[in-house]
Amino acid sequence: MRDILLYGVCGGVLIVALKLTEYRFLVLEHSVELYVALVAALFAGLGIWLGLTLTRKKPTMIIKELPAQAAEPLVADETCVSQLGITARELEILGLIATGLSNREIAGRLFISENTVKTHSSRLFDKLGAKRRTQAVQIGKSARLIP
Amino acid sequence: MRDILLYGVCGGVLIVALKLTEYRFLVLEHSVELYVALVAALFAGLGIWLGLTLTRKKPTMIIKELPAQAAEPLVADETCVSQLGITARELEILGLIATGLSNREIAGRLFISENTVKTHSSRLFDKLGAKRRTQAVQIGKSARLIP
DNA sequence: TGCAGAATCACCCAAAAGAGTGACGACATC
DNA sequence: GATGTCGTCACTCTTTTGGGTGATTCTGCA
Repeated sequence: MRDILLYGVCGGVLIVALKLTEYRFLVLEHSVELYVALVAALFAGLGIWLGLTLTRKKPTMIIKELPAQAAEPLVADETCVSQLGITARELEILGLIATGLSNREIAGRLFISENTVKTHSSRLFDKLGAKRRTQAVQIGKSARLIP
Repeated sequence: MRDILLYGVCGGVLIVALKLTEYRFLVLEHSVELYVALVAALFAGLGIWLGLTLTRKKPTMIIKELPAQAAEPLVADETCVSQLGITARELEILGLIATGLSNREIAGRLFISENTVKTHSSRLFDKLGAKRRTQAVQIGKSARLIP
């Protein structure tokens, strides 16, 4: 939600900037080449930033078949973890969620605040693309993040 | 879902900007502005493409479902089911809970009311001795009620 | 035929979970 | 020293979940 507003505001700002530079161009008679180059560089930078931002934590998922139970909870682990940018703390909390603990119980077990657990789980759900903790557990099991 | 809205907003902003410049071009006969807008859009696209391409070093995320599961989910099933008195409908709902669905989604899938799903899940949790649905899923998996 | 179990649904209420934002300190990195 | 990441915590707000009660309908079975 914040990102949408952010991008909308950025787009509006850029449009305004564009008109402003157009106005300046008409008034001050800058050279066309300089103006075009500025706009091109500006939008190129915008595009790069946009692309980087949009794809930073949302990698495209490709469903891939793996043969069978090789019983390796650490091999695909690090792959997926580095892929999605899941931290060790978030993975730890995912494991505790999978055992059926509530946020308060997790907080008591890890000696941290319940709000912290919520923050971790929120970011974890965002990275996993899950809306509920049960879904996060399901995705985590599918991705072999948790045994 | 958020990304879709994101791209929609960005695309809309770009289109609006483009049409604005086109309109001005048609009215005021300013071919420079159209040219600039085209260059801007072009470089924005180029920047997005660059950002996407340069960071696409690891695009595939592995999600797998174990296909070689020769185990039978019906042997220990009936034992525990008859033991705990879990009905078929409750077991069905347990399976849907384990996939990460919410009560509302389960209700929509089974064409029943959300209240009914809550009633079933409540009785199910009572029979399983679970306090949360994640715990119910964990217990159900341990008891081989669900694969 | 009546009865038990089941499935269904509604209502209220409290607790838990989740979204969003903002902030701070530690730590590594450039 | 600036920057970025991570872990931590707090706050408000909405949604979801779960408990509890009561009711209706539809079965299968005694």
